[in-house]
Amino acid sequence: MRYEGPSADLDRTLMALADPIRRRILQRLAASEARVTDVAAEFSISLNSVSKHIRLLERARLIERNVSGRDHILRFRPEPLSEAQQWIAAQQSFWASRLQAIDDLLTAEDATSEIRPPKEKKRVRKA
Amino acid sequence: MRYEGPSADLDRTLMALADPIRRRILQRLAASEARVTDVAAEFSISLNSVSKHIRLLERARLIERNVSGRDHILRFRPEPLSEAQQWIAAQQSFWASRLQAIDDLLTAEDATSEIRPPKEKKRVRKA
DNA sequence: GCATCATTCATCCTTTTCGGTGAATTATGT
DNA sequence: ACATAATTCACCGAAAAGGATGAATGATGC
Repeated sequence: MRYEGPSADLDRTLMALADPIRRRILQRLAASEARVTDVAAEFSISLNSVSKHIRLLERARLIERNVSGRDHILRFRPEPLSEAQQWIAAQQSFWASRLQAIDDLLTAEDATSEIRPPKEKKRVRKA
Repeated sequence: MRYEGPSADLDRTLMALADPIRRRILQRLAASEARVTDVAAEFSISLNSVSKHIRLLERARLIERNVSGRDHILRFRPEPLSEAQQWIAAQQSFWASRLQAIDDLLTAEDATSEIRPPKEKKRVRKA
């Protein structure tokens, strides 16, 4: 029983991106649309295997399928990438803001200690 | 035998981010550093399980370990996130540039077809 | 010495992923 | 009718991931 977080979407997106072959398929489809058979041929894996990858990418809505006759035309959908990118950016900026907070704290300390700043007094070990 | 792409780093990063628990651990560590025991307690999973997650995150260099006495202080390292972000951005911009190219093409066509544009002549089916 | 933090190793379990095969099925193009 | 595109189903197998447990080890704090 795997814990399902609040955003199953992000889960599916990152799961789909985690596999190198799926990333290559995505890159291929970003260049131009293609049929399932084309993808299978270009990556020399069985049609059955491709179907599974396609299914995962489709579930993550990173691929759109357009049935045209007997061909299934696969198109790249970049939309879900935004959420992944935003999550990553959020962690980075969160971390950056923490650094800023620490910096502010130190600056404030420096400002307070205008009357003789006791440098090298951080991390005192048994003073 | 899994295919190892040209960037095993990106692989490890996205693999690490693919799991929701690891993402929560990362978020937690982005807020402030913590010990292994702390993480285990806060997410109520066994110390053994946490170790494995930490190992994966460490292998992806998303976490830095700093042994201080008997405590292992875990710190968030945002650096590897850049590569992941860049890959995603590349796909998005690649796709956007394709759209732009198509747009340019259509505009060029329109400009050329100033002398009577034969609309609906694409995808001719047995004329 | 003893408790604590953390790792590692050895198991075990279940589930998932990734790959394949083979056969059946549906729909379509020719 | 026949070939093609693609799916699905039923398998198989190997590997990895996630979780747990228990025991041992090492380093450290008290």
